[in-house]
Amino acid sequence: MEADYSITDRLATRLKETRKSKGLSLEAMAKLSGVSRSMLSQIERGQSSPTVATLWSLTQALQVDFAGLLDDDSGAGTIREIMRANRTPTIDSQGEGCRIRILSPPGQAGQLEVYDIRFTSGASLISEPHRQGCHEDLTVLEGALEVTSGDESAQLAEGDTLRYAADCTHAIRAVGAPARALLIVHNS
Amino acid sequence: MEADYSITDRLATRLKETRKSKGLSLEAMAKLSGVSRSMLSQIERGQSSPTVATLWSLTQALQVDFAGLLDDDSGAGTIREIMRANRTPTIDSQGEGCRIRILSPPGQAGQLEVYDIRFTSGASLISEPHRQGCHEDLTVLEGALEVTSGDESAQLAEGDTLRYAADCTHAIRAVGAPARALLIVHNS
DNA sequence: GTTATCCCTCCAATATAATGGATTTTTATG
DNA sequence: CATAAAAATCCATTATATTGGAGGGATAAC
Repeated sequence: MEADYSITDRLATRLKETRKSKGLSLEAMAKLSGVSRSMLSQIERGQSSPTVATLWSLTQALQVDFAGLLDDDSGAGTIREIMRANRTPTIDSQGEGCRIRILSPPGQAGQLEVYDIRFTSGASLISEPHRQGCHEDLTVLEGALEVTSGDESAQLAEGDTLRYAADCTHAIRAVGAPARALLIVHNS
Repeated sequence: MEADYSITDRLATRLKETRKSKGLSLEAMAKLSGVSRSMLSQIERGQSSPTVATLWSLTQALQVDFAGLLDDDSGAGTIREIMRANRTPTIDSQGEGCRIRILSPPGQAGQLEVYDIRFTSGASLISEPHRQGCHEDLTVLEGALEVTSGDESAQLAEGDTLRYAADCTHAIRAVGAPARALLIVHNS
């Protein structure tokens, strides 16, 4: 049922590599993770496709995240993409004085989105709630901003960073002068 | 064998959310992913811990990566953290004329790290290979930079963005004038 | 060569993930 | 309220993940 270069095989290689790199034996790792030696052996030989529960145990024991064990790394090439300034997707104004440049690649939309936003003096950007669990990280590059998330708000000066929930209505406002900020949206 | 708020439960919630957000029924998703309705139902109810093989099918069908389905995002409050400019962790110079401000929260280290880097004229930042599968997104905020990853290199002007592998030796250099850049490191 | 230790693989037994079809629950329509 | 359609869950069967212990090299000490 599985194809040529299955996820199981990838995981097998990855796991073995990671374990070896930490100088662990199967037995040592078994104790550490609570997964039996036999199972570990099978997984490393590509003969078993572990459940998320056991996979979770492994990531905990090895101190890596899922991506580290599972994600595709076939892009072994080095430079992957260059996006020139004049080609960078731009949203020019959501009503008022905001210019938003989208720095993250389209393929990542929904996971992680990165924006470079410029506000004219007094401009504001109001957003509807995004998906449940979504949050944003905002860093002020120039000027000063006021951020409101739900019923809380905060004043930010140049260089400040704020993390806040974005699964509720939220707004960003340039208080007095023009401003520029870096916005990172997780799980939108 | 699993604790109260297990990975299985997290996945259950995540999966259901994601599926609903795409307006798919269990049947529709079953066809799309090749996983049976029954199984999907069990997973969404937290009664089953899917194997990586089936999990892989799900991520393919839903167009998300593993982190999207599995990683922890708990925390429902609104404003979570404010990091003032003068409190922002800073690495002052890795030998030569680089000032690095760490914008991402420590809890995310390894997953996603965000840096604001300032280079004096001619300065450079050379990095050893990070973890397998690691890559970086670099956006030039001011000035111009030259990036080398493995045996390739690229010239970047203000506003340009570059994505490149960071699981090999890589370097960033300010060519003529002082420069400033935003660096996002995935899976370091 | 023998003994001992460590590390991994093989094997039989058990637990559980995965499936297809039947059943119930929900949603929509008259 | 009655009915139909769709969607989600339950159930029995099959496939497979997981385990503990037995077996088979390696390597080192004597």
